[in-house]
Amino acid sequence: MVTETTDFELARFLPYRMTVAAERLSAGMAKRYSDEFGISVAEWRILVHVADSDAVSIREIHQRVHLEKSKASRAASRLEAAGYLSKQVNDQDRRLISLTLTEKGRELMDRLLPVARDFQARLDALLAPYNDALDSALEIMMEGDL
Amino acid sequence: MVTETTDFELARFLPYRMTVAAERLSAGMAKRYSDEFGISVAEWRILVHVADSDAVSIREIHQRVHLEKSKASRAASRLEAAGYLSKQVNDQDRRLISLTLTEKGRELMDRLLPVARDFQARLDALLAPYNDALDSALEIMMEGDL
DNA sequence: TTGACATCGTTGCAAGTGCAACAAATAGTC
DNA sequence: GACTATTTGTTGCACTTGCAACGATGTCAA
Repeated sequence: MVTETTDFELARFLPYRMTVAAERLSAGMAKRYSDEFGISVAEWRILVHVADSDAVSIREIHQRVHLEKSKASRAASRLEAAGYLSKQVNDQDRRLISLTLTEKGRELMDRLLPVARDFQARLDALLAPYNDALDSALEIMMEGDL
Repeated sequence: MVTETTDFELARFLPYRMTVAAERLSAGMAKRYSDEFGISVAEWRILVHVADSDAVSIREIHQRVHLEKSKASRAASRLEAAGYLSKQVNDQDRRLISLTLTEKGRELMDRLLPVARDFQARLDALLAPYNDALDSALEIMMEGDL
């Protein structure tokens, strides 16, 4: 019986390590706001994108922040229901939707963005010696030909 | 009206980048086998763990490969239903379950493990200049005090 | 032994997910 | 203009997920 040697270490398998690390970072971020504001990751991404380029369509979100379009659609609906976002049809192209922050949404971002910046600063400090290499590695993982 | 400056770039936010990169790596791996074998990430983790230390409990999987215990439980049930795994109660402690690879499961791993090793080798090559730094950074992200 | 407590794996439930199908709107071609 | 093809956002569906609750089993002290 010729069986594969089974000495494969999941702990050294990059897809695994990346997933675990990413989950930990997201949890670290969520911990800093989730109790206060009930925002999911998908909702957070939409909010950020709408915040700095208002009148955004679902399609744009889908393309720019790596969200399935149905996921983007439903997250946007939740945000609208919660009063953070306003949806209206685009007059130039009535297939499109314009997402805009409401006043309440703007207030939310006024409190959320500093938290995100602080967290990013904390990570930058923690990872200081490796930041450049990490940047390059991430670039390859996100864009490279795997 | 004093509004937060909204110049926050999601594309530079590490939790976001890590998540996207991790998803891409997992997709890259899945692409190399998913058509052939219908294995999910959770199932893959369990298989690897059972493969190199047989007679594993759900609790052990939960602790060692970062899976929710209900997720581990259900993934293990699926693997059992598919004939890759065998479940039996531990006689020393009848709360525990012993998961073991079936012959079919061993054959699956004989084909899956080389794929994983190849993929890891490809990633190592692609990331060669940054591997050490990436290792250190991942260590911090997974264990550090965020 | 008995009773209180802890641990393990499973399951009910509500919510979220991915995919394909869909209607509405637009673009392109003749 | 009329016809076809494409694009956009939503939704139906089956499946997955996370959490809490549960029964079964084990532990420990009195």
